[in-house]
Amino acid sequence: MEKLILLDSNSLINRAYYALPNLTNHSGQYTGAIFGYLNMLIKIVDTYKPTHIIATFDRKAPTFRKEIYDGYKATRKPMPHELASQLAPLKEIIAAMNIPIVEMDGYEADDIIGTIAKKFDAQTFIVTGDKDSLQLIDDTTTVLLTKKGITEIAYYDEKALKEEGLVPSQIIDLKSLMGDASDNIPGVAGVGEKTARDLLAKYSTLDGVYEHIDEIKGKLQEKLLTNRDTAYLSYKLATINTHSPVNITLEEAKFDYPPFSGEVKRLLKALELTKIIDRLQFDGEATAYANEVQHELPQTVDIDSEEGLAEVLSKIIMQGKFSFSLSKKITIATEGECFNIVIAENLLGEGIDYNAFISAMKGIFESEKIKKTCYDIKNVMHILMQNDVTLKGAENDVLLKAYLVDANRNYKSEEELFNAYNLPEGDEAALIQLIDDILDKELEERGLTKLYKELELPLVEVLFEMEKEGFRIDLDILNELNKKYSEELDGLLKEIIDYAGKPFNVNSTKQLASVLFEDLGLKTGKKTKTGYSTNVEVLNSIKNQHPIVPLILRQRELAKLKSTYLDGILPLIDSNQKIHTVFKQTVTATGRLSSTEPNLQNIPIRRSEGKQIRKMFVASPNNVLVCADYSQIELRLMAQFSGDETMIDAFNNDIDIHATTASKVFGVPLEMVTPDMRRQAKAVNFGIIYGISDFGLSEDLGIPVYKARDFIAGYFATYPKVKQYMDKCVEIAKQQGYVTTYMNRRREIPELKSSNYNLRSFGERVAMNMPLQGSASDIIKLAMLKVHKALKEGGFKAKLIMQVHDELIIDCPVDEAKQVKKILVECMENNTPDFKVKLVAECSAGNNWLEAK
DNA sequence: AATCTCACG
DNA sequence: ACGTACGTGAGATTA
Repeated sequence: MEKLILLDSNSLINRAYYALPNLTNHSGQYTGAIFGYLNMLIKIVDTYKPTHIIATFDRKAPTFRKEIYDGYKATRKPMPHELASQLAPLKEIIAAMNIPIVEMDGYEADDIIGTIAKKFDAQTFIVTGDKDSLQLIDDTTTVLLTKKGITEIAYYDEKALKEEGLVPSQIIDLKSLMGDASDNIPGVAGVGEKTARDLLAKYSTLDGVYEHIDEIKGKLQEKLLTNRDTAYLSYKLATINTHSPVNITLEEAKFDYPPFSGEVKRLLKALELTKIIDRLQFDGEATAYANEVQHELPQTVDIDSEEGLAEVLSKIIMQGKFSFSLSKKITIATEGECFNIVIAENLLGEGIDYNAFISAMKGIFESEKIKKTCYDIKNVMHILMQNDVTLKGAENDVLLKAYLVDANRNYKSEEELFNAYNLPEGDEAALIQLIDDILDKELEERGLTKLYKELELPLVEVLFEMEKEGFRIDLDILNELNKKYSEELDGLLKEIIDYAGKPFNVNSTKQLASVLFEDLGLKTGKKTKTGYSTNVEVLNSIKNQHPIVPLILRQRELAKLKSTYLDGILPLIDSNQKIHTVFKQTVTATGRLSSTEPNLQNIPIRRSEGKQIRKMFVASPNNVLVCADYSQIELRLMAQFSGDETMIDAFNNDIDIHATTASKVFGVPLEMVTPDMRRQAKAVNFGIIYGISDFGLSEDLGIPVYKARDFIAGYFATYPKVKQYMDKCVEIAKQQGYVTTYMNRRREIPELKSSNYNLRSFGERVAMNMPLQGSASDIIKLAMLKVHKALKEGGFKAKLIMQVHDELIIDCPVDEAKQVKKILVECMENNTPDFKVKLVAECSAGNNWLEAK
């Protein structure tokens, strides 16, 4: 039989609200009650495994009861704003979970619940904090009553109620006698719960009480007689109407188990209810599999002897493929089997010696012919490298595949990936095998197989070698800079504290704000959610007001450089004076790489002091750094994709695009374009790539919004096809839910479906930006494959060591530099044969990263 | 763990 | 009437 959960949402969210502290997210939205409600819902679903769920809400003051008794609920306090503001977002989430919401004008949730409970021939559980509902209990209806706020849930069926000496209908009689302050049901004045229960124990019903009124003595009889009318009125008020006009069918209430659609996750994310997200599993795409396919996993067999291991090896060799995991324990899965390799803790312990395992496996790991499936191949390559093993034949990376399927996800561990795909319990290698099959289908469905096989997978080895090679650091320069900055910072700090009149921590924005804006009374600027901002923009605006401000600006600059780029990098330098960044291939939503430990993609360049830092990034001994970066690649892509001839011509004739834009937008000849006009045009060009808004541009240029709007209009008039292209991007994204890049990389944009204007606008900007940023990263990745191959096949010693989005760096022997430069430029410029617009890479060389740019 | 700030493309 | 530019990672402070 169907199991139906009926949620008395108003009652539950009320309980949750008063049980939990007033949680808010960073934008000030209250979320505590939503959090409590959802937690309770999850708990109920876990415990009762319903097949159907319906949520009911009160819409407004109940008219039917008002007619019969004006005081009904009149004294109930209005819902506090902090709670009321949580109703709409909660309903959104419930709707996104595909749980139908029933609310009707003039009917209380109670009546709706009563009607539904009696209507369907299902096993029904009413979840509420309201004891009234106990009257609805029958052989198919149970009440789950929340206690202590919402932390405990009491189970009431006929039997449980009987233990308290009542049958369901007596709940009404009880209330008509004792009343209910919260619902403003009067009852009989002077009769409380104790007396009411005693009366019902003797006479069963309200009618029974009055039939035997002469048996009742003294004061009580008097009270009952004088309040007879109110008692019967109360009886009417307390009776739940089980015949309201509810239209819902059971079919509509069918509950889809998690993983839920991305929409639910997005809503929760927007509310910052990450704990709830953790408790649910999301992946719209995985749902189909989770619901349709019953996964069968092999039992895992422990392998604790070298003989046993030898058998596993021969299976691997016979089958020519296997999947494995080194994450928690070492597991290996072959066709239909899974093995747990038991590693001995010490030489005398049970199991296989780790080194013996490695040497037994080395040949297999290094065989190109034996195909491997694992999670995060590049990381596994680093681990095996420490054991002198070079992983080959690794063709299936479930992390990488999952990233291509949904770049909005950010899996941090094997476990997270398994959870997202709702897999059964099992050992890692077997799960990896299973998920790889699922992912292959998903890639195929989306036309992503080529992107995986021809770009992302081969890139893994290139990135591995770049990381392994590393970037040389000149320790003398680092130490020299560190000393210089330390000394200057010491002096600055003394002066700053002198001006402030008291010692304080300059790095603390809170303390700094209090010194600047309270003690010194300087003009405040922008606010953050915790107080007044002290960022560069604000400080610059007040730097002439007090001599302390320029000192703080200088202190900020140096402290940043020292902590992040000197102190931060120093401990990461190895014995060869090299640092080895880790490229993340599965993080960004657009397809770009990111760089960590250290991040070498944000080494200073824009300002003169920061530039000095670049001098410590040097070529290896006897080498130079060969650098090349794409010139305006994203704008060139915009010209290509939009087909705007004016812009394509400008690029193909090597014309300064920002100056050209300025000339056209301002309507002056090219030679009349002033540096300031060019600067503004440049800002517009950038803005366009980001999915422009008049406000954003006005902020960036420091001009009024209406002027920014004029600029944008002028821009689109100059390049009409650009406007068409941008509109088309948004339209396509809205229609299909995602956008794609040159290599068919895909980004889903669920924000476009949001009812929230800001989120929707964000989605639109993403739809405009992703094809450009994402295609640019496709193209430089193609170039990286080509460069890597060309250097290897050409027998060069030069090594690709760095990528910074539109820039590649090669650590190159001096005598190879001339050839390598040519190869690098050639590989970067010529991998889009179908383009009308030409791509240009500018190349130079030098002993350090500053010189080479 | 969240927030602010700031470094890059 | 709303509040925004796109994509990242890291250090320091604070709660």
